Amino acid sequence: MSSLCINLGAKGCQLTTNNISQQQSVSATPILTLERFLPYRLSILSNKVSDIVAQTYKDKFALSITEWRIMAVLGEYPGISADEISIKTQLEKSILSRAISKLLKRHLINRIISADDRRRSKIYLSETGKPVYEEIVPLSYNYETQLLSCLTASEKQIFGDLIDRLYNHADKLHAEK
Amino acid sequence: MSSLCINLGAKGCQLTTNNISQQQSVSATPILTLERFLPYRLSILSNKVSDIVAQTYKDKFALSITEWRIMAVLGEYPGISADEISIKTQLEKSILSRAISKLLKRHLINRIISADDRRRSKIYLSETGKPVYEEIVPLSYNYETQLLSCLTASEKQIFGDLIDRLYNHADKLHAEK
DNA sequence: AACTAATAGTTGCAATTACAACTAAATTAG
DNA sequence: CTAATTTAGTTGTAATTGCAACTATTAGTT
Repeated sequence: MSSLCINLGAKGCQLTTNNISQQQSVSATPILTLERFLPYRLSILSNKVSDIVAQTYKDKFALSITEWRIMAVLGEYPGISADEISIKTQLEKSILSRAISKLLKRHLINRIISADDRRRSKIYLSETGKPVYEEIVPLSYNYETQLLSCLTASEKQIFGDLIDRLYNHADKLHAEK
Repeated sequence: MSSLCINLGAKGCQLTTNNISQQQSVSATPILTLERFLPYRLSILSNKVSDIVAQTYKDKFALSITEWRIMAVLGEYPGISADEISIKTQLEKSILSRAISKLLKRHLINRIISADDRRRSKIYLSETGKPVYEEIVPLSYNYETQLLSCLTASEKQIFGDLIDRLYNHADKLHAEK
């Protein structure tokens, strides 16, 4: 959101106009170069990308990322339950519950209680919600295409693969503990 | 934080035990496959990685990601100002201000007003903070190494390059508007 | 059937966040 | 030198988050 410059492994954009910022080790411990630290770089990139996409539908439809993700899943899987949405979007169930309430209030989605399991409900994009969905989808794809236009086809492929592998590996690491 | 399974382009982990979740297009608009949408995948990976790292120092030192990032920058650039920290960490200045207060209260950092510019201050890891920093740095590097151990040396290189390129490209796209 | 455990979803609450308004000091312009 | 502008940092406040406690329903056990 802020337009701050950041040294993401960067040439240029140095801050060394005074002698305060000179990098210097505090001790025998190797210093941690935050700007080279992968979890940090990932988070910075991800935030920037998300913020830009979010702007697209925040301005036009007053939808948050959370709300948009719910609608995206509903476009993909109409009639899904809140619980299934939570699995697909990685959203915490209380956050999801409140976001769903909000979307219901705005009549962008409909909800009916499942006949076979009355704890569950089936959620759908409403007649109001569908056109919103249909307008945002191409915008999103368009942004993704633009973003990825700086990579070749094979680089795109590789980047996607590496993300998947890292995700699965992180998942395993986490489970081990 | 949650241990939910997610289909990140995944084999296995399907949700199709009932007929609700079958993917079906709602209209002529192409559906947006969230699980293949790059901004989404980046965000999921980034959150998972950050959460795992965060656990490391949350359990042991009760530090949040924000607080840890500040300390990381201070280990790298002792005597830096809050403003410079904000540029390096991408943290909003109000968040930074409150996090710094908290770290001061816990005596993990020191602050002295800059002689030449009395709006600015110089911030340092304190004698209490340094050992904390020195204990966390290897933990962080260790996690990063473990995480990246599923990639070959050249894949690591490529992944890092692609992140940088995407970041710079996203930055340009954003500025254009 | 009766009791226990698990699941779907909601709500309360404390902590965190984001934005704007503010104070104070330094810089620039006339 | 004085007034206007910019910059560093703090604080108020409303909205959002994350966790735990809760209700309601279903599934599993004996």
